[in-house]
Amino acid sequence: MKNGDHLFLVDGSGFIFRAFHALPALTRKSDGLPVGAVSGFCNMMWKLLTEARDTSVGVTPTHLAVIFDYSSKTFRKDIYPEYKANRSAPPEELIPQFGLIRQATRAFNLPCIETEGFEADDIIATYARKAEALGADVTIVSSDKDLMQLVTANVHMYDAMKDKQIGIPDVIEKWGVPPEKMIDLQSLTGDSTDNIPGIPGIGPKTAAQLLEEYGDLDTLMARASEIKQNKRRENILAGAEAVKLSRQLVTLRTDVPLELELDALVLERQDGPKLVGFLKTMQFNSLTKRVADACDCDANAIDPSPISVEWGDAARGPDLDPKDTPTNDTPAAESAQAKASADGTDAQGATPASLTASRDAVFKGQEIDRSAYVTIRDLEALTQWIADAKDCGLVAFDTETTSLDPMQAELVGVSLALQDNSTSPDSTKIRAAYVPLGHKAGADDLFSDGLKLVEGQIPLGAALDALKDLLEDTSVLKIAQNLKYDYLVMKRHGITIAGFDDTMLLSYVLEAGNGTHGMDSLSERWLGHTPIPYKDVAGSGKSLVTFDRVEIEKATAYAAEDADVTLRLWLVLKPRLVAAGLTRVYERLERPLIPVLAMMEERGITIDRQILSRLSGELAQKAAAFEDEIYELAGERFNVGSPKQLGDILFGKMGLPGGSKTKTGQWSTSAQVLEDLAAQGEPLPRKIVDWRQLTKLKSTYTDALPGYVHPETKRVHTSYSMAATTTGRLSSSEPNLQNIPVRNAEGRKIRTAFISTPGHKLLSADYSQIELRVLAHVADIPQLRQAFADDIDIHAMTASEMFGVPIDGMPSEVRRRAKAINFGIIYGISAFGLANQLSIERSEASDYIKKYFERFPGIKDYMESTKEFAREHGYVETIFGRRAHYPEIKSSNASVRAFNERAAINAPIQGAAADIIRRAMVQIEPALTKAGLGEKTRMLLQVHDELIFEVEDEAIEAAMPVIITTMENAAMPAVSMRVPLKVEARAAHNWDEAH
DNA sequence: ACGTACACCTA
DNA sequence: GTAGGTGTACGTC
Repeated sequence: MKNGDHLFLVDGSGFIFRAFHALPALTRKSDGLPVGAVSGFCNMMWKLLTEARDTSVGVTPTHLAVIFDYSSKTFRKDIYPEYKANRSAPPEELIPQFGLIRQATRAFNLPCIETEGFEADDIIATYARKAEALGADVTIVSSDKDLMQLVTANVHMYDAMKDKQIGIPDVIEKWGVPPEKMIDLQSLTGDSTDNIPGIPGIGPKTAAQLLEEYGDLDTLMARASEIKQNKRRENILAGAEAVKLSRQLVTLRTDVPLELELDALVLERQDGPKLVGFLKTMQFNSLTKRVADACDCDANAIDPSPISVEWGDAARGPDLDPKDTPTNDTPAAESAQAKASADGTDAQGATPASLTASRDAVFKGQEIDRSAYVTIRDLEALTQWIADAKDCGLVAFDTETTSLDPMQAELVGVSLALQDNSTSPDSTKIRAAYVPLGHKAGADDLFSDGLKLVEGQIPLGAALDALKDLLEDTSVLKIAQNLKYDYLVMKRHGITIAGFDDTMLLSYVLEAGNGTHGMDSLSERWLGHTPIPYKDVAGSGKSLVTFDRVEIEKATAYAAEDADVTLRLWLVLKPRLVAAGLTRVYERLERPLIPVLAMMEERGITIDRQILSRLSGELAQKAAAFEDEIYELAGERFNVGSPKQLGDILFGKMGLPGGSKTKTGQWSTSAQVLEDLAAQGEPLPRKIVDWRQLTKLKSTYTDALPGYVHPETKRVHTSYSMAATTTGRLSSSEPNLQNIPVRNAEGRKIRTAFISTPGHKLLSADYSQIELRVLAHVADIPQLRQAFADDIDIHAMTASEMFGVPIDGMPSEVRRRAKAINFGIIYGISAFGLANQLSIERSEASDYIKKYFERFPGIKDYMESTKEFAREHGYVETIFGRRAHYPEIKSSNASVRAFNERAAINAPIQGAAADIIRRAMVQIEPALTKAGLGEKTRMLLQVHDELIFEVEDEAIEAAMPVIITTMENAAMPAVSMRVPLKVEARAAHNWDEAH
């Protein structure tokens, strides 16, 4: 190799992964062998070689090699065992393609290079530097940032898929540092995808800025103590070792032993027949033809060449479990789907797994063209879209409003998205539109005539009439993201949506525990697309405007995109649901709960503001009195609410012995620590604990709750999140009505402020010991089953079994310990946790646990098998089939692993209890209606194992048994419990007395 | 204006 | 030891 030669180094491994995710998932027609990445590779190489050989333009390779990773065992793993440890196994469809791409490389008559112990990047680096030293030019065909450190005046990179060259200025533009400082930058930032540590809080932007300021990494690390920002300085000083390690990991080796010398990489002539034979085998028909034409050979005369491929059962998807086939309890959605898929391109007879794969292939990374979005400004156009939606049988739907709170939100517009079957049968095309209805403009001040509706919008009433026809039609499937919101908004505008799916809930059922389920994150995850951020449209902070002030053109791009993305997500997620056998969970436990929760939120609950304001006054007085005493005892005034200042007083000035430390190294001032100090006779800590309790009640409850009273309904409307927890529980916010105090008298006063309307009572019905009953069922523990069957005190029974104490006349301390152990079991017990809870030595706690497992060996078995299941599958399941994912269950960090194990043990128990109450909630309204109580009994709140109703006085006696029976039998018929469920109910004028 | 730490309320 | 949400202080931008 000499001056003027040009070496092309193709990053084969990088290309495989990129092509696999970016390109449609093609399968070989004859047998379904996945070949998408192979096809992408062949097309790219053919284009590269054809164009590269055209000496009239661009660069011409004289030498070319395709480089691959050999295996995961590299020198980096030796320095750092966690290197790439977080990588999951490659997708099944990709596995056979690794070998095929190497065979393709040989068919192209190109050297195929891999070296044991080194990554492709190191081999590329070695060749590049050697060639450069000999005066040759180098082009690295890759867009991987890890290779950018190699870029020089003579070494370029080339992104084949974007057809873009990357040189020194491009690296600077992208990363803020020149190529020779990429190592420094990557050492600071680390790389989460390769599990390379870095400095916490330092991303590419900060790293570039630091390197700009200090020149290079060594100088930066030497002078790190000069950094002004406290956190940043400490992080960098503390992370010096991690930086050293990261530098070793990201620095590419240029001394890899090379099997083939540079001269052996000379670009040979194309062997036409050899290549055509391979392409025929792969059944790449159009490329075969092009290559045959270019090489002047007759494709028909060439036989397909034999290939070797490792492709077995693993490549095929799981079979559909017949018990999980979609049920017919929502005929709307199912028939609409049948219609939709008949109209779509998805081949008849596609299996759930194949449909999953093909949908992924089409929509992952597909360009979304916002310029094609339409603004619908007249009734005729809207009517046409509605007619088209009815033809399709499914439509994605989204509302734009003035508020995030569906009880306050006014409708500003709606958007629709359809699979476009009109222009071509290619239904992967999607069209989307925005219907502005309430956009306003003008000055909103005293001197002008105020805000006016913008011209060119359909009158709200007429649009709602037209939409009602679509949204209430059960034969058209409406698809929305977080539908409960839109359901409530439309309900308040007189429309009850029927026949629907919710992409957020699809994601939740499929992936609870794996990240969040908001649209933006789903779009990133499943479509590789970043939707327009809301703040780009409506501003943020002081410049934030309500959506009705957004220009219609801007609103169209944002809103239509939401419907577009929602439809794409549905197309990708819905087949996965069937393939994973989770249809039943979705259809029984999630989808039907949407209208139920929407009704509960809409109803709200009355609070007595007088009671709260009186409580606030009392709490303020008591807290002030405590403050005086606290300042007296401390000898100075300080902010009692500041743990930092408090710590300085207690452990600095007063010299009290510190207990535990927080994770930031501060002395902890937790209630536990303060109680311990109080027990030693210190007067101040107790006062702090009491002060905290009072101010907590005041700020979080008595002061805050009145702010949530709705101006029109005069009631408090919480918001339930259906997709916030890993286990299947709901969560409540704004305000959280699932954490209203109950455990002590002072706090319980707040519950007296939750009252029924005149002529009604609040009825509270709660499951007794539901999680222990679920445990007894799941782990099948004879003594527990017996105790629940006999309805005896379960904690006393446990104590009796463990300590041999008779239940009659049992000391309360003995029962208390057994109770703590029972809870501990549900929480995935540890000696550390139990010791903490009971304030005993860890060794003693350890003895208790040992004894417990001896008495109840089935519990130990359950725990072990649950952990094993979680390790094998990455998730655990409830008896109703709900999954909770624990992606970190195999973490190399022992405490992370143990935490995940405890959570995995707890999830099937907590989750099954959540499933049961969800079933009860779905069944309860029909049961009440059937009993003629539908109008008289309204479900208002859910608190995990408790349902609160507002019941007309004269209906209470009739409603109580209906509610109790429905709740106690909620698991049936899906699961026949081995243990009875028990529900206790009470009615009173306020929540405190009803509970 | 926003994010994190801490503390504390619930099942 | 499980699962959540919220208020205050405090740091950084």
